[in-house]
Amino acid sequence: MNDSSEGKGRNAADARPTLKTIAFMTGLGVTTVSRALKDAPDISADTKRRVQLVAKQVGYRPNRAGVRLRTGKTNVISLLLNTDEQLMGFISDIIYGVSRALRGTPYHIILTPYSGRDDPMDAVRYVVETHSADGIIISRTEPQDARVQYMLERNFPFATHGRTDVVPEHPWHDFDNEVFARLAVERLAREGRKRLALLAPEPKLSYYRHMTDGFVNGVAECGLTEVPFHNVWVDQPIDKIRDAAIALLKRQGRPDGIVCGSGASAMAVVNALEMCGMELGREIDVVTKQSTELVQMFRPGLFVVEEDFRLAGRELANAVLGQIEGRPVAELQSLSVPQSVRDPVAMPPTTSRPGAEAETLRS
Amino acid sequence: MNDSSEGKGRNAADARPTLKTIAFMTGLGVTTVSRALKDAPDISADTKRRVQLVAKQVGYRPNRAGVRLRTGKTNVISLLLNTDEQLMGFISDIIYGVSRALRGTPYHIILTPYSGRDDPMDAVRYVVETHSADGIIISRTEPQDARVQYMLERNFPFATHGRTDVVPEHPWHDFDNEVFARLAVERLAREGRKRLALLAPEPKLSYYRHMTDGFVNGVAECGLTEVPFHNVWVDQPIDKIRDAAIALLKRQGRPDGIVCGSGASAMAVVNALEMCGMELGREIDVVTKQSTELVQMFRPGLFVVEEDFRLAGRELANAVLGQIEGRPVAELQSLSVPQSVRDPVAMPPTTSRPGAEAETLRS
DNA sequence: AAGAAAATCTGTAACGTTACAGGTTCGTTG
DNA sequence: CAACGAACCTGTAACGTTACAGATTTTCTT
Repeated sequence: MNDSSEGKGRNAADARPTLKTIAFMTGLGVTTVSRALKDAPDISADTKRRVQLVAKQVGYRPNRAGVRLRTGKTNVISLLLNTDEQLMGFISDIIYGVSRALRGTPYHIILTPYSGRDDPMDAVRYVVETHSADGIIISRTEPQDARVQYMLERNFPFATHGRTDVVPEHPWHDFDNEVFARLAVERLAREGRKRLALLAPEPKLSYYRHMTDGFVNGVAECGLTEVPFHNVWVDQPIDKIRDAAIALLKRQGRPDGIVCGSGASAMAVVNALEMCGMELGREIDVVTKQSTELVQMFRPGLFVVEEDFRLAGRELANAVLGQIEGRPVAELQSLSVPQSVRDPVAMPPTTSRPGAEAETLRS
Repeated sequence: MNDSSEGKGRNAADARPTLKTIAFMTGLGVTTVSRALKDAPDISADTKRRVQLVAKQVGYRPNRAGVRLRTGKTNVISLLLNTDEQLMGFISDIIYGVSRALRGTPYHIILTPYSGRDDPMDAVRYVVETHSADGIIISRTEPQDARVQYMLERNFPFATHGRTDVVPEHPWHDFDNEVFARLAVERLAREGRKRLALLAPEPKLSYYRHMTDGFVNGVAECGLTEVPFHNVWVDQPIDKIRDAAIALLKRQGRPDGIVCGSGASAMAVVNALEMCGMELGREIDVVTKQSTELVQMFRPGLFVVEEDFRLAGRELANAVLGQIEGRPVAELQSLSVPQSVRDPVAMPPTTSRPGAEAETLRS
């Protein structure tokens, strides 16, 4: 045992206990205590039990700075957020999901926000270079995403919300926007609509392709016509979308069905069509994604497909953790496939309507 | 100078530079470099310039774990979030505001989420005990908030979103819900409404008092009648609010004006009144807060008062930082007072309508 | 010119943790 | 009974930083 220890004015009572405190209390060496707490094989079962008991009693918690300095492990997952989109509730749902998945693990969530004006690479570079997290979650994924390439090259654990074409494979979670668009088109066809427009995501993003593919194929297979609506995207400012929608609806050969890639944009579109004197469900139908009840509450006549961002958060968190643990990539990719389009609510809507959930597949 | 240094396989090229790296490059001691970088008075101007130049050149960034271990400073602000409310976009706005205020400082934002089922004290205790942040931002403040008391006792820097009655004073930011409710009532009175109901926050929260005071006083001064609507709160599930509103509207002596304490709840209320066959602006008027354009887009007939959560985030962040720096508490309290009720938008609404902003006062 | 006082710089130790390279004890083997 | 090995424990050093208590040199005082 080392000489005196625990004599330096600071008492066991006041500051938080460290390994040294426990070592002193048990009469063991600091190293032994450290190893006992992590269940190392060269410590006797008896000692382990003793140490763990004392540790629990005094409420020992490893000092994160100590661990981090020594091992480089931060026990932090960084969520990279573009803070100036039209994100509505959906960020908080992802956060909820991530934090749920991280509960019970030693991981913390740290936000690394970047504004749309900055290069998104800067945020990634910052986290990787300063190693301020053990893993990163990014969204707004592009087919050839520079951030993905950067992290792959450096072997830095991450998961993307959305797929990429980058090789080698990496962990991701995605909502199947191709199926969404196809379901939407089929539904509009069944409602007798002929001329459809799609309000798609920003073209550089990965899911632009998915959604437009689903839409275009659906339109072709159902023998319908596409009305071009290409000058505006779902994550643009709400009034810009509305103005573009008004222009669309005033043009010759306006659509009688619109598929909207996000709930907020659907509200803008509906707003626009009402300003043009059209009635939802009469001259025109709109299908959209919804992540909160509010969308359907907005106009009961909307057709909606559920997208669960809390699930996305959970899947993304588990994907990063999985990669940190070194699990094979194939297990860390999941796709959430929407099953159906919810019926518009009748004027007195049922409080909960079952059976319109999405199903999550693992590749 | 110490013997060899920088010889241990790891080269200046590969890993990130530390003080030792710069010490080696400049031929100075590690201590000198450390002091030079923080502009200490006992280092010559010449040396400081030299060291700072080299540090910038090699892209030196202090190792957070090292600093934290040595000084106890984490350079982290923790945002405590109740993750299972009906929070809508407003969380992301606060986050945006906080991260904006923290940009350019060495501070990171870390989220410490807790579910409504947990004791909110646990999250606070965790952060304070493990010292996982230098400051905390909390919301859902109560008049005698146990968390506030706890942090005050321990001298832990924090700011609250909402005021308390706790002494001594502490940093806070708040939206003036009393003025909001009064403005709302006055506006409804001017519209000729007589029987008003208030959809208030949860009674245990601080701003319940503010809002109900403003409402009750306004109703009295304008010579109107209050219709009780006390069994439901703004942050309850959306369908619960709707059901309660339906019950309210089916009762004898139903209100002809409703003041809603949040945008999401106003949507539920409007939904309810439409399900009861009432028309907004005809049999009844609704005033609500809005933090995004979406609320007014929901039904153009809504009267809205703007609440700026991004501003709140900025003010809160600055308040915590101020307390960490030891600035006097009086400077760290701010109240955002709404100026007016926005007019309902005409059917083709103007894209931007000026003059309905809030004004921030410092006490 | 001796001594005092600035002006600069530096080594040591410590924050809490863990990897590593030993120690010690005790039972077993030849 | 010496040698060996298993079982269990421990001290040292290091991660990067900064407080502290000197060192060294230069400049000023008298």
